[in-house]
Amino acid sequence: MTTDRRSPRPRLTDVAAVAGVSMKTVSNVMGGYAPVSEATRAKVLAAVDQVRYRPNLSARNLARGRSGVIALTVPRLDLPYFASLAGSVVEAAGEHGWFVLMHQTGGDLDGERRALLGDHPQRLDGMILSTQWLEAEEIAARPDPTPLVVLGDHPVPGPVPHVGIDNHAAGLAAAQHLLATGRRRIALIGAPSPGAEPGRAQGLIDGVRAAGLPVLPELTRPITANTGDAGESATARMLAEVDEVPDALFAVTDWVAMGAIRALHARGLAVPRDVAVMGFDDIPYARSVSPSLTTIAPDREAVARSAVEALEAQVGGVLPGDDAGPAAPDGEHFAPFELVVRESTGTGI
Amino acid sequence: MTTDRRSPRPRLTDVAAVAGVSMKTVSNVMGGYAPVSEATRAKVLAAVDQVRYRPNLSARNLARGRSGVIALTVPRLDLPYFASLAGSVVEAAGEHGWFVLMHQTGGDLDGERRALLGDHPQRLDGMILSTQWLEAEEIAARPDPTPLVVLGDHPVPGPVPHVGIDNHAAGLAAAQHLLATGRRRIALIGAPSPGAEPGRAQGLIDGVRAAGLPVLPELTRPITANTGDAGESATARMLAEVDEVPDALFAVTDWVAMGAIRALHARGLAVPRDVAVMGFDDIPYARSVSPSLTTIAPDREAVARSAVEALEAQVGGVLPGDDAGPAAPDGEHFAPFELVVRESTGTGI
DNA sequence: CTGAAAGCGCTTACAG
DNA sequence: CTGAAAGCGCTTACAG
Repeated sequence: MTTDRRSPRPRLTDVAAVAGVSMKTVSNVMGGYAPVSEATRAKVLAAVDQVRYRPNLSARNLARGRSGVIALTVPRLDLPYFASLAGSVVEAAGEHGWFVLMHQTGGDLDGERRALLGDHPQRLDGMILSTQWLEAEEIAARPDPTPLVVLGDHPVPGPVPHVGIDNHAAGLAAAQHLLATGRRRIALIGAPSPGAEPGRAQGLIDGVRAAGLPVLPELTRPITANTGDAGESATARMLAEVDEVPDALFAVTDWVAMGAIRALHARGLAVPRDVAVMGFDDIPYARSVSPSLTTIAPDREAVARSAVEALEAQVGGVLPGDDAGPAAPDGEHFAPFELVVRESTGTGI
Repeated sequence: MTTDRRSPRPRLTDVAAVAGVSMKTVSNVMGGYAPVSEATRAKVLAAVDQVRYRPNLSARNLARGRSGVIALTVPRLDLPYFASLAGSVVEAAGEHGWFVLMHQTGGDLDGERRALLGDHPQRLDGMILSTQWLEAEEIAARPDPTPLVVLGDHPVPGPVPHVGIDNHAAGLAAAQHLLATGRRRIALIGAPSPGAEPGRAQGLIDGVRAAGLPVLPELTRPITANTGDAGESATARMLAEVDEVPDALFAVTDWVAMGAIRALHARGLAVPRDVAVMGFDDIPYARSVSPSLTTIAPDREAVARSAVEALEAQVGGVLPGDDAGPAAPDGEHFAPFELVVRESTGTGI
């Protein structure tokens, strides 16, 4: 029983012949939405099994007038947060019959702009764009009519749906955790940019203020990129310039927190004894570094699912049964998050 | 100047009409390999630009008899090594006209086996399978005729091409580095499995022995998974059982090294003062942890390029000009690597 | 439900 | 090079 590499793949007509039904019936069973009786359905599925039929997606997509491909754009695929998000998007998209074309922006405005203008070499059914720098106006004004969903930390008011977690609420939760463990001088690495919507950094600030405590400007540092290097140098600069060292530090990402810890260690400060440190994202390494990182864990699968659903809503019903047509994009979608407490904010050491 | 979302996309015939040539000529310019005069070529490209034409890949693939899709299987996409490898594969595949369908095995034998048997919901032009556990015999005996390339740390003798770095040579380089910095009692977390081909762990052992030094069995520990947790517990167990602490530790991955450092710290040992630590992979966090990690950096882009080329060689010429036909798979492909020295093996602290 | 057929937008022999 | 046409394997109105 050898398998000939060159043997032609079974087609829909082969299945129809074996099952003794019409092509249309097979097509309906395979994915169309016309009602098929249970008996016929079973007969067709048995025939599919027998000849080992798999639909040719190129033909299906050609006939349906869609490409079957969406693009997913992230800053970099070697950032675990975006990598695992990409994994979840690939899964969620697959359940809607989509392949995912991966793109990387490099993490700067220029790369995001290029992705938005999307000079893709092929036609896309939609795009999911993870952005840190693009403004809502620029997103709204794009010339390309391809259905779009935006992911990222800041809400994007306007016609384009946005999926994210409630960063302000997460920042509040971080503040409450640090305050609950007795910390009072809280530093913030990755300050909110002026004029930005309230995000995780603003949430932290509001949470500290709500407890009647000040947020000292000299403990609040912006960074240019969410990398370990940027976190390390911003923290080192802060430590060099401040009179009294903070007793807690909130970094806007885990990677930034890892850099901050390097700077604290270089100054001879122990974590968490002298300074409690919190990150954000719950990357897989958060539990492996020394000390392990307390962090906020966004529900990546929920983000991915919402994003694909928001895209599907714009594309409109693909199947005959979905006769609702393209729905209006509907703004803001929030996914859940969780506070994960580990050693870096512990009181034990 | 509004863009109608519903306006029909330009087709090949539209380009042909504008350029005043035949469909076939346009097709040849777009990707066929029949010779076209420079003047005609320029006329066609101008027309493509004018009507903003993009080929419909579903139609092209249907006509060419390929799906335009290859599958890439990795343990997990949130492991930065595999994530950045995936990014490189996506790029390299794109240059050959392929989309990449991402799969994750979860990192166990069962997941790899399922990927190998490949019950994919669609037809694939090829598969790139990153494996840690599958044996060469099982890979060679697969029933599925889809062209396959295997990635991973152990060579796979047999008909299926394998791409990787020379792990044994990398292990030798690691040993030489540790010995050159004066270390003599070298521990190994992630021992070679019995009967396995010589890999990075065996390379380290051979390098130490070549210097006339013993490799102590009690300093050589296997682990069940290349995670931080596994590295931490294996290292902790070793430290608890050994009479004299090692002065260096080689971990088979950076993540394992991060766990090992946690265990060393828990025992009050300083890195690198008391114990030098080396990892493997050069994940982005290797430079952000404290202390930053000395490691081996495989050339991921070279791995990705070789893998896609090895796949292309099996699929055979897609374009009319490539009339060589499917080439015989040709075994082992090695990509370069680099030793990156950072703080964790430094002598400065 | 069936059957026969048009159409999706390409590629590619074929005759000129 | 051109022109006219078949074919890739689906989906889907159309008449029954």
